[in-house]
Amino acid sequence: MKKLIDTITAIPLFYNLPADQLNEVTEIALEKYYPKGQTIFMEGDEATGFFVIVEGMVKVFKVSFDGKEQILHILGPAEPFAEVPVFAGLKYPAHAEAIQESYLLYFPRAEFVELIKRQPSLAMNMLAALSLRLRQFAQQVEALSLKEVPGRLAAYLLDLSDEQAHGNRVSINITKKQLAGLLGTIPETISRILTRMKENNLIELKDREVTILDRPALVSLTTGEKMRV
Amino acid sequence: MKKLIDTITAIPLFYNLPADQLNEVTEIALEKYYPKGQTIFMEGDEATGFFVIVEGMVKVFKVSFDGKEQILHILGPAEPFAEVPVFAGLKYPAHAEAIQESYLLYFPRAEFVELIKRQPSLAMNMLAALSLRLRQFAQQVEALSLKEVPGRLAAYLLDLSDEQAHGNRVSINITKKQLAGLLGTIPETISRILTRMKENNLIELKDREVTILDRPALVSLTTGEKMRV
DNA sequence: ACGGTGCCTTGACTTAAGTCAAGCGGGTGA
DNA sequence: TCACCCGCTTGACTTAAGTCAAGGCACCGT
Repeated sequence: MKKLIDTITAIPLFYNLPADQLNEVTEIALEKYYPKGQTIFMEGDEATGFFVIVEGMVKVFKVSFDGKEQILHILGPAEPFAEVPVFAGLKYPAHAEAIQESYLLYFPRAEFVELIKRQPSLAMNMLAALSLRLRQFAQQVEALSLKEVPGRLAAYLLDLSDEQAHGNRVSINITKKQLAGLLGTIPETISRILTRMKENNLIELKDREVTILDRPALVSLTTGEKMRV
Repeated sequence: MKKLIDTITAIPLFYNLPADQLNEVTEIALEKYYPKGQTIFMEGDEATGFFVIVEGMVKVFKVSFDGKEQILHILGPAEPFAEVPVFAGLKYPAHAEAIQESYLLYFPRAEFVELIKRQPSLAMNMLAALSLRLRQFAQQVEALSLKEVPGRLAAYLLDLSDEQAHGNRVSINITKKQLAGLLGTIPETISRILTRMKENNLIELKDREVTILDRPALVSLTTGEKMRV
């Protein structure tokens, strides 16, 4: 494993910090391990700090009365989560679970707040991180309310394609159930719509490997066009 | 009109600031006026600052390809909006329009960022404000995805009831169209569901005045119970 | 090797909520 | 004053997506 300070230096939240401040950040960080499937916290739990992912993958989600999950974020390495209760409300607003074996850093609230008060760059980085997340939420609300499932799925595939930058090949690295939870639907619907996209020659599909065949058609789905058939 | 400094002192975003900092805040603020119905900014516009409402009411919203609106927030006096592009992205992520005649304060980005870098209390207040909004978004996503319209409407009425603190009398101070936009549905559906709530003796209804008759039943709607008939 | 479990797909059916259309009443500007 | 628009309601109909059920496949540990 890399030195803790190197890991921390590579986290966007800690970019542009002077060396002494990076050291302070490193000093308050605790390393934590969660096997796949383990709960990290539950909605309503008293929050005493927040997390940054070093390695692994975490889902943050809400659960309905009858057990359906809506995933708010899926997070990977270098991404922070559960910052909200550090600054407002004191309780976790959602559940979090490791969906892969994960190594996290944990930053205790009180110490971190002290740091942030003394270090404007850190405050600005945190403001930027929260702002980015607000933007994502605004998009998620828009998608859930104004787009149909094919549109949301197309948007997801196009995002992945940007992110992965493997041309038109995209690999969905989560289960269909998780994808459904993220897009506000159910696995059956995901399945059916991917099949329809394949039949309409918008994509090629082989397990979790997708090849985008007709990017303009996918884009027009995201903007509200209906899929024929 | 009250002195600007008094107005600013009463805004939560500026609580706990030393007097000299309040003065600095006051110095960079610009007063703006928007008649009812006027656009404040459009999604994608270059953002040069953010706003706080002094008087009036503003909706922040997204629009679908076919013109349907999803309202992200409805904001009233002392509430800030459009902080996101101050810290990330530089463009407004949604549209904003005055839905009542409104007096706003405008804070130019560059000056405000300078202030915040020098003043930890201001940074902490802003972090708290963004965190609060993230919480609200998480709830909105949850509602849109996991609750049916009766549940969302019941939650809205119960929230209003807390907010207004007039016992069981609640007055809906926006149009049904706006309410529909906020809850991710359409006016017809709002109308029908309010009627069903009335028929089931959950509420009394007279124009925009609602009396809550069966609070437990409304609460159980918010947690997923179905409304009979 | 085998039983179980999780992941995924497909089909038949149901349902919540959207669309379209009509109509009413109040307020406003020409 | 009248015509128009807006906000709201109600009815008939459509539709996207959810539910329920069955079956296949691959991987796991016993």
